Amino acid sequence: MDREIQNGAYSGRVMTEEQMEILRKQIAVYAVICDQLVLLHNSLSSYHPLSSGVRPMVGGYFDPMGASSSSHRISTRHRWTPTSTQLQILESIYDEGSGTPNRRRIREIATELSEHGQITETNVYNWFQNRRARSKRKQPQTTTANGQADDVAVTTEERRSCGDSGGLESYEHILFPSPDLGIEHLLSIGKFMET
Amino acid sequence: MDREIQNGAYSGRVMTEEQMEILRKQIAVYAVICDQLVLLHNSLSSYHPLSSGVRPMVGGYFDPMGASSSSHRISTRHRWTPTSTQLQILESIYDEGSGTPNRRRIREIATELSEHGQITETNVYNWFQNRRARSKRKQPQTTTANGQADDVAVTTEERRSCGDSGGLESYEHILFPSPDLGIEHLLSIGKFMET
DNA sequence: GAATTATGAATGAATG
DNA sequence: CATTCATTCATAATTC
Repeated sequence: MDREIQNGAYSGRVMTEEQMEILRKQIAVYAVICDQLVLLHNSLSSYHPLSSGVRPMVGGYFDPMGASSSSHRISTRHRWTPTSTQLQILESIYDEGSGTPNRRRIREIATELSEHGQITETNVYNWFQNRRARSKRKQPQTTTANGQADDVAVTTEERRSCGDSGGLESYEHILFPSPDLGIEHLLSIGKFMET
Repeated sequence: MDREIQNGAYSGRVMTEEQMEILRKQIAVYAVICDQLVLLHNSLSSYHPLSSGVRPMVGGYFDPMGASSSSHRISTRHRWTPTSTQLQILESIYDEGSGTPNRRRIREIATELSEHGQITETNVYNWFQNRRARSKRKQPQTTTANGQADDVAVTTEERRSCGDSGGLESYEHILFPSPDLGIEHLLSIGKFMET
């Protein structure tokens, strides 16, 4: 039950670049969504323009590019990709058979690998997760020599009482909205913003 | 193509607490605005045959099996996926700080959420479990200072925005939309609000 | 440079 | 509650 302070050396309350990246994305995404929705609405119903207070400071306060505010470009770096050195080390550690690295071990590895390129503990964690899952999936295929085999699995899922609930329902709220909503509701958001 | 490796991990580029606060607000605001815009749009355009005149989901999202597996995949999506509305509600409940919901509370929540899509109590239970565990992992929370300050400092509902980050990844395909905006865009938006 | 593959990341559920 | 597993999604990398 020991609580580890991970790398607790960051001074005070600041964000890492990674965190900034996430926030940047979120803001940009929301801005774009709002923009698109406004345009869509206007194009479908030639009626009151909604664009009044809807799109505040997209590039205003926090413009990482410093470039044109009309461009929604954000974020150049997305997904971590291990350098070859990092990969080698990871593979060798994995081959050591030390099973699942615990939190402390993860931290060690991350620290070591950070010598060879940018990396976070989460990256390491994910890498091992994926590595394990993948190697597990590859193995059972070799043993199935009998023609029957086909694809297996799928059996364990039936029990859940969820039923279907596919991805389609995500459109539900779009296609079948609740009817009672007025423009004033939207406008009231505006002042929530200025607090 | 060479990519430089910036070993100097957190060199520069950090945000002050104040700036974080602003960003949080922005994100929260955008979240609300988007939601309201969707609802508003739908209520205003409910006479438009949105779902009939135009071929929906041409926006490309809903093709999980098109290119990958040409075989069966009778589907029955196995795992529950919260709708955007459900997610928002869950998040807001989570943010209320009412710690671990007991059985009764879970039941209430499940009932409420079932208005917005298929859901079971188990789903709700799992969601809270995961939410708690992952927010703990995601926010290393410096723990630098003495005792207080940290956790109680953040006052209101904007705290939620930091932990999320999840489904908002795939924004790129709508960053530069074609001038003639169609329903496809809205649908594709719905996609990653849901994911 | 579009299509395909490989893989990092997110997350619902299971296990202890 | 802490970890782990299984599945899926998005995208970097690769192929044609």
